[in-house]
Amino acid sequence: MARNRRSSQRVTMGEVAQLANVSPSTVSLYLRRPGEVSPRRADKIQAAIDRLGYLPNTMAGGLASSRSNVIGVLVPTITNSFFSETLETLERHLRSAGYQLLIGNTEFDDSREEELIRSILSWNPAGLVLTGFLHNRKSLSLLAHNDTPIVEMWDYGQPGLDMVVGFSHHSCGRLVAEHMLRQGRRRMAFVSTNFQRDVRAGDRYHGFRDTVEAAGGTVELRELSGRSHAEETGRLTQTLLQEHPDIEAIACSNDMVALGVMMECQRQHWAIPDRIALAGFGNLDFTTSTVPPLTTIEPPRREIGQHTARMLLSRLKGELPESDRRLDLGVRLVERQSV
Amino acid sequence: MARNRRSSQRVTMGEVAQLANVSPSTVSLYLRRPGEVSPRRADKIQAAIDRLGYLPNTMAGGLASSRSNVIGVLVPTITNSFFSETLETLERHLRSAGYQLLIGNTEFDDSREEELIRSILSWNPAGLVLTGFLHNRKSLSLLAHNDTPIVEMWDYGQPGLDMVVGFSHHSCGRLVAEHMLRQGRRRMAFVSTNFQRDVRAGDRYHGFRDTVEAAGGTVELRELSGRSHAEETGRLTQTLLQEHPDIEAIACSNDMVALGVMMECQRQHWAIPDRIALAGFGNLDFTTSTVPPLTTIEPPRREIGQHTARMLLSRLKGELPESDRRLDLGVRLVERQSV
DNA sequence: GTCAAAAATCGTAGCGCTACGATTTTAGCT
DNA sequence: AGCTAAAATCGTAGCGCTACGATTTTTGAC
Repeated sequence: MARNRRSSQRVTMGEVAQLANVSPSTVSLYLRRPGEVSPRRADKIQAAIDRLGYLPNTMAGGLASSRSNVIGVLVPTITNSFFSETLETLERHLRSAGYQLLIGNTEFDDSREEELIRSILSWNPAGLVLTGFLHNRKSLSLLAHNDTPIVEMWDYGQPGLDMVVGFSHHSCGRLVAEHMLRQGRRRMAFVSTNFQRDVRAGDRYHGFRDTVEAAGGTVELRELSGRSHAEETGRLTQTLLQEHPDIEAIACSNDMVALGVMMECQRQHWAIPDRIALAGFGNLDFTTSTVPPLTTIEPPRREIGQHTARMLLSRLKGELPESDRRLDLGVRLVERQSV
Repeated sequence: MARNRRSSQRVTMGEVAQLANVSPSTVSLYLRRPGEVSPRRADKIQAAIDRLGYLPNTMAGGLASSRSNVIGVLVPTITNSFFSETLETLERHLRSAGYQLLIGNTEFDDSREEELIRSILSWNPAGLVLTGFLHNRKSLSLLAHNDTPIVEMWDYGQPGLDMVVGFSHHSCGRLVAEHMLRQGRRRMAFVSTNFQRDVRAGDRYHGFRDTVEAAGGTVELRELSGRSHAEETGRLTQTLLQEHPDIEAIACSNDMVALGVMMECQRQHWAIPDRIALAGFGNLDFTTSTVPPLTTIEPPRREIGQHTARMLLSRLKGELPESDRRLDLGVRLVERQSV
C-alpha cells in the first residue's frame, strides 16, 4: 500500500486548483480569506480539497509568508502540575487563535535553555514564552538579536526582557510567615527543594525568613539535594526536629515537600498543627485530602497561561501598550487545618 | 532598536557564505555534513556564523528537503504525571536525535484528536505518536492516506495502526484482583473516573471484575462524573459503604481516586487495610507517603517514552523489522500496606 | 446597451534552503 | 612536470506556498 517513495505530503495546492478549475492563487486565497472568493468557486474548491484529502504544507506557507504560527514555550519541567496546568491553558488559548505550541523542557538548566532557544528561534516563531528571569549570557544575546515577542512567566518583580506575567515568590514566603506569626509561632523552619535547581524556591525562602526575623522569630533552613523526594524529606525532618526540638512551625518550598514532612510527623506522632504547624506551596490536588488538610499558597497556574496567551495575542496584533506588558497576578493563602 | 519591519529571521545562509568567501552550497554542506568540508573553510564558515549570529531557517530547510525533524505527540492531557513523564522521556530521547516534539492535548476528545492530527500532519512530520487505539473515522482516514510512521502507546492488545508500545490495562485490573483475593477478600468495589472519558480505566475495571467474579467474588462499580475530584470521591465512597457495608476491598481506577477514598475512610474511622483493603493505579509520588502507604500498579511511564523513541528512531532509519513493532512492557504490582 | 467602479481571479516572483550533477582543486604517483 | 583519481566546491533547479500587482469578470447606474 506504500505508494510514494517518501514524503507523506502528496497532494499539492496546484492539484486542488486543477481539479477545481481555478488557479492556485485562488485556492490559496480561499484558504486564507474565504470571504474573498465567490461562493461558486469556494464550493468547487472545498469539494476538490475533500476529494483529494488535501492538507496544506505548513512549511511552505511559513516560508513564503515569512511568518509562522509557532509559539515556543520553555518550562523547567512538564512533570509538575504547576507548569503543566499553565501549559494546558496556554495551549488551549493559543491553539484556538491558530497557533501551534513548541514545548521545550529546560530541566532547570540554563545551557539547555540556550540550546532550546536556539532551536525554537530557528522556527521563526511568532512568540516565545520563558519561565522566570534567569537566562544565561548567550541566551540573552540570542534574544537581543531578535525581535520576537517574549513573555517571561511565573515570576514578577524584575524588569524582564519584554512582557512579564506572574507573581512575587517573595510575597508567597511573606504570606505564609505572617499567617504562622499570627498563630503565635516564633521558632520556624523552612524545608526546601534545592535552590540551585529552583531559584524561585529561594525567593520564597527569603520572603519567609525576612518576615519571620523582622517579627523577632527564627528560621532554620533545610535544603534537599534535588527535587522533593519523600524519603530524603523524612530523614531531613527527623534530624531537623532532633537538633531543634523547639521548632513550632515548618514552611515548605512546595506541597510535595510538605507532604513528606507531614508523613514523617505522623510516624513520629508529632501532632499537626498542635505540636507543629505546617504549610506548603502550590495547592496541589492532594492537599485537600491529607489529614489534616494542608494550608498552602495557591499560585495562579491557569491564570498565568490565560494572561500570557492574551498578552501575546494582543501584542501580535500590535495593540498592547507598553504600560500593559507587566502583570502581577498575586497569590492567595489557602487556610486549611495544618497551621 | 527594532531594526527590520518584521521577520525575526534576518541573516541568511547567503550572507554567511559571502562573509566566509564560499558559496551558499558549501555553507549548507558544512551545516549538514561538516566532515565533507575542508578544515580551512569550516573554520571560516563557523567564524562567519558566530559573527553574524546566523540561525538556520528550519522551514526553508524542511521545505527544500521535504523532510522535517518534527514528531507529533498527542496525549489526552499533560496535566497528569502518567503522560507527562512519558513525554519528558520521549522528548529527551528524540531531541538528542535531533527531533523536535510537537505536543497536542486531545482532552480525551476524539474530534479534538482529529483536528490535532490534521494540524500536525500539515507539518509533514517524520513520525506521529498517539495515545491508545481509539480514533474516530476521519482520523483513521487521514492516517491511512499518509505513510508517516505511527506509534500508539499506553495500551496493548489490539492490532494497532503501525507500531504499539504499552501494556495491557486488563492485566492491571487482574493483578489487583488476584492480590486482593489472595488476602481473602471477596466482596469488592471498583471506584473509577469516568469510562467515557478514559476508556483505559474501563479496561482495568473489566480485568478486575472478570478475575474477581471468576473466583466467586462480587464487584460493585462506582463511576465518577469526570476526572477524579476529592470531594465527589468522598461522597461516592460514603454512599457506597452505606449501601454495601459488607464490602471488604476497594480497587480504584487510579491513585488520585484511591487517595480520595482513603481520606474518606480516615474520616469515617474505617481502618485500612483491616476493615477495607485499598489499591490504586499509577504509583504516583504521594503513594509512599500516605498512611498506610498505598498498594498500587506501577505503569512503565518512562519506559514507554524510551521505547517509543527507540522504535520510532530505528523505524526512521528503516531498520525496524515488522516483528519488532509491537511491545508489551507489562506492569508491576507494588505491594505496600493498604491491601 | 454602455461604461466605470468594484469584485474576483490570475501570473509571476520569490521565501531560504537542499539535492545533485558539474566543475574545480588537491594529492599522490610516475 | 604531467597525469589521474579523489576530494572539495559550486551552480542550478526546485520544494509548495504567499504577496501583490495585473487582468478579467461582474455589477449597477445611466
